[in-house]
Amino acid sequence: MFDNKSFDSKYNPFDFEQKIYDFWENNDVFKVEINKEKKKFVIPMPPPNVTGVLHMGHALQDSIQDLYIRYKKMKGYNVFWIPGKDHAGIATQNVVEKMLKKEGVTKEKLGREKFLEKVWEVVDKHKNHIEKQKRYLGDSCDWSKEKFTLDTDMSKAVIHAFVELYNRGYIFKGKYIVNWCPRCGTALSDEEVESKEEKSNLWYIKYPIVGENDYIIVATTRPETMLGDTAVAVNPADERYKKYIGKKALLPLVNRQIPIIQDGYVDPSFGTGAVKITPAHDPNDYEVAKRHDLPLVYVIDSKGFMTNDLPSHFANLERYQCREKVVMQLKEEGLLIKVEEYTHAVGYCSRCDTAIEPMLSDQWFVKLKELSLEARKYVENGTIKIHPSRWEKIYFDWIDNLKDWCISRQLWWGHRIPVYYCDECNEIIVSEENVEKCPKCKSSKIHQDEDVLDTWFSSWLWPFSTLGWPNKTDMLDYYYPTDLLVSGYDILFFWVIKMIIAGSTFLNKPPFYDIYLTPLIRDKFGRKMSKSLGNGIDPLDIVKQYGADALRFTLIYLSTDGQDINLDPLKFEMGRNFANKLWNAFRFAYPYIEQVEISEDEMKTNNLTNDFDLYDKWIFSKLNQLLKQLDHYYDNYKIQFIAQYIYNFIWHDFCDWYIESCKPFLFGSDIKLKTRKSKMLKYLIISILKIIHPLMPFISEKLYQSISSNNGKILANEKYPEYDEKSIDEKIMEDFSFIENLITNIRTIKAELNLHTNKDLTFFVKTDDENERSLIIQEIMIIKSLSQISHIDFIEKEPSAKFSTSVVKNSSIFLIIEGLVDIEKEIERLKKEISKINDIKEKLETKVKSKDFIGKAKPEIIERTKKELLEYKAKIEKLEDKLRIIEK
RNA sequence: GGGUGAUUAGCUCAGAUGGUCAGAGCACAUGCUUCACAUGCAUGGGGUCACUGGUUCAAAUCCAGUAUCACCCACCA
Repeated sequence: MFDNKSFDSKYNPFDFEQKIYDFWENNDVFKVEINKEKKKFVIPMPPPNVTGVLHMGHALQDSIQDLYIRYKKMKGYNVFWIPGKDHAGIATQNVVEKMLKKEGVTKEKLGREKFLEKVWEVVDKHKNHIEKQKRYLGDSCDWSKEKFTLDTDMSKAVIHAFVELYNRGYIFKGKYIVNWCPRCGTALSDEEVESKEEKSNLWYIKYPIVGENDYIIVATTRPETMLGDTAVAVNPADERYKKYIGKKALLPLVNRQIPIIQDGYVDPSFGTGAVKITPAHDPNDYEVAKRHDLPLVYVIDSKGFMTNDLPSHFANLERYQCREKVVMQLKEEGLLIKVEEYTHAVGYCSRCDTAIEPMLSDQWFVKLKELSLEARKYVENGTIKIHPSRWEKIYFDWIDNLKDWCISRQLWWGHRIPVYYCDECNEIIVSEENVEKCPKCKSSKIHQDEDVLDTWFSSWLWPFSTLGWPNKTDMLDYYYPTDLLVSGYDILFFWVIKMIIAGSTFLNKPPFYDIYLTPLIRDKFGRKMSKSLGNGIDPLDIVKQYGADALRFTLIYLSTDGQDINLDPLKFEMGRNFANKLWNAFRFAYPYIEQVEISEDEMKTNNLTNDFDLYDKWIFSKLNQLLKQLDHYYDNYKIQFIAQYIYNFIWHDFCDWYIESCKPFLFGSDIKLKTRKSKMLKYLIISILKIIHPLMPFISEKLYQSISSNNGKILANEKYPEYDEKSIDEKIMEDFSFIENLITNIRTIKAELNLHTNKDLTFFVKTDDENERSLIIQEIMIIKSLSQISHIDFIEKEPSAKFSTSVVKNSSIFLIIEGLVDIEKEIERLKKEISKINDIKEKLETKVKSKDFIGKAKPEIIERTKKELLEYKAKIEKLEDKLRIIEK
């Protein structure tokens, strides 16, 4: 299936990416199996909405998760990336309701059972959609292990969790003012409400005092709710209103007499200091009403319309229309004193963007606060680490301010609440099994609670329900706790915290040890990506345009600790160009590496080092240094550095310097040298493919499969290279940097004197440093080749002819330019360089002259600074000497 | 009202414990169709590290304050 000849062609990821994925699957590369001999590494995949489509956030999170899964697998771990999907209660129900609406049907018309059939139909159709998309990204999941939050076993876990919490006293039913979405027709948790700043008004309304020619003025942001007022409240300490307390106000428009009461909740400095109390439609007012035993008057129904028992001109109006009408009529009656512009926060349903209506209703709650103590400790004592760590503070803030969690939803799509009511004796039965008979009165007139559970009530169990909990399975035993959770920080509160609470509550263990919170992806202007703005970038479009490897690499490269990613699609060019670079490096090396074999033994660093020259030793040092750094960055979740360091190594160290240094040998006639360089190339290419594989799995596997001696071996199953501290040789790297500087200096002189193309130049070197001299002699062929000159000769004295010059460490290089270029140009160039170095020199000088510095800085810093100063001084001296000579 | 983050080259952003940290990519300029790559190679220009104080021998980095921006949380009607 792999055409080796394709290396005559350009990098074209579309030719092979999906073939490679099939290749992995056909070879069971992703297969998950318990193996107690091996250490495990588990990531529970945040389950995407079953009817959803892949967005950039998924692409980023999956790239990171796959990065770790593939890396750990190559490091010898038995990995499990638990795949799954979420039934997403409200979201999915909304999708289906919208579809039905197009057909002119409502869910009420269909009835619960038929409606659910319809939802399942839609879900089944969508079911594999996201999974397919994730295959394009290269996600290394065992898809046969996929779970769905409404699967039978998952449902059992949910029901079990509910019953257990109920029995332990952490679940209760109660009448409270909850966030109600009139469009979705259900209660929501606090987290599902998004508050938005909104410009509105503060209306000041006169409420006449009964039996007196006086009135009290209240201020409100929601005039329509006045129809449901049952009191006016003032602060007990407010002198202005003392005289009204105990009296009654006549509620305008409906002419109801309501008491004027005092309550500490009222802030005298806000508005008029007098508050209308609408207990049925405001959480604070409700609390006030409870304290004062006030009646509740409902005026808004569950659809957001006014109730029909109101005066006819208000009855059945939509709430905002009613507001206008109320304001109008108040104006007509002269009761509206003033209207003030006022900005305040209004809650919106995060699913459908409808304004939330606080509603009094019967709902089920979880006492989260009491359950969260252990969860707090996990992070406190480092059992769970959050990366980046600043989120830990935010985690504590949240956990310390948890409120009761409203878990009942007035929906049909979801896990039905396992609570049964006896119609005869009103007994409440909470049971994991279906209840047919009342255990108390034996009646069979039983009905189950109509509501379903919040989606998050199933997903908070995800890290263990997917492993078989509440059964004691081998999976659970082996894989739990999982190791890493990768998620956008936006659901830290919805989900991550709740999972930790669930883990501690049901299993007495954390659900995972590390949490990596990814940045959010925004458009290039920093705006959220959304359908309505049309500024979303579809990851699959990027895959089609640049390839999955480019997408993955770029996203990881951009995933920094600091902030959200403002994504310009052009950035993917970087990943694509890099993949192209790798492809072409391979293309170059291919014929050579095909001609040599390297044994397993030789593959071990130590055994390749025998005949190494400077470049070999240097690239080896760099490779091992890279491996060491990568391990560190993987361990510390500094993933942008993983991409960055690999990029620099492959592009600059390997391609720009090592491969270029090999060319004279590869093109030369010395078979022995050619063979050694070929072996080196083979070794390095194979190492590079392994290193890059977790980031760019497709191209690396494709190239790996193209090496004929790898027949049968699959890169995804290979072992990751381990670094060897002994191979990191500082002296070698210093020597190399001398040669590198020498070459760069020659190139610079050539470029600045417009001699780019002139290859027939002789450079002279004057040095009294023996090490540098011998390095030059040793590497002369490569120096000439990389700097494109014809000769290098040593001299004892500065040349007598006019020259261009540069200082490299302890050596000086010269190019005779008399007759070649304008001398003035060289003088200018030299002066510029001298002044540059002089600036640095002066800085160092003042430092070294400072008594404080000498007295207080660490000795090694002083020493280093002094040494630097000497170097710069010497360099300047040399350059100035030369300047004098030329200027003569 | 509380909190978090940001402010570094024309643009987008890195800068781990204060001293080789002033960087990358893109853009720009010059020269290269050199035998892997023009999705490329070589060379270069470009920054008072938001501002003001402070700590320190030494600050982009630590502290305090100011300004601007972004996000999160919060029942003041």
